[in-house]
Amino acid sequence: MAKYWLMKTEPDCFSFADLEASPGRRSGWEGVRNYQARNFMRDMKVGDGVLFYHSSTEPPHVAGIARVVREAYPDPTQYDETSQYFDPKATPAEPRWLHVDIEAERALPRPLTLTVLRDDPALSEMALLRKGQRLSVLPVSEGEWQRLLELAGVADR
DNA sequence: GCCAACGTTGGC
DNA sequence: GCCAACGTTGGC
Repeated sequence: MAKYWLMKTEPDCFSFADLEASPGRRSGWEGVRNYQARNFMRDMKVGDGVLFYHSSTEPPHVAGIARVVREAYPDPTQYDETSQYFDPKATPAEPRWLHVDIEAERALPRPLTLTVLRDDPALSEMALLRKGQRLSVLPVSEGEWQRLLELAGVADR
């Protein structure tokens, strides 16, 4: 019973195309520094579906679909003093931050813009659309996942 | 443990 | 660039 998630990124920083261009079309989802988002990642299982969302771009949109290919493990950037994600309070003995690996499945033929999602009554309960919801990792219900694929004109698997 | 100040996110 | 809606920090 796969679950579904939405993960946000600024495309200038790491885009869906960057994921597709990564070795094996895979990458670690580094840099999450929010406990709630971290806890969601801890709940992810291999095979879970991921909506890859581009934020802080015009227009904001879901760009593609990915899958979880490795479950949560410590994010190495927390120990790296040269990284923008460095956390002086984290140690390998007591890591604070986790990440998962995801693999690009497919780019959406047409990006699904935030406006389109907002305007769809079937998606009115989406965590992404809740006011003030700024988490970079959010759960997506099965119904929402199916509806999104339908809107994107993509069959599930 | 409270809460004010501050920083960040992210749509607009 | 603005600003609402958070989360985090740190003094007390």
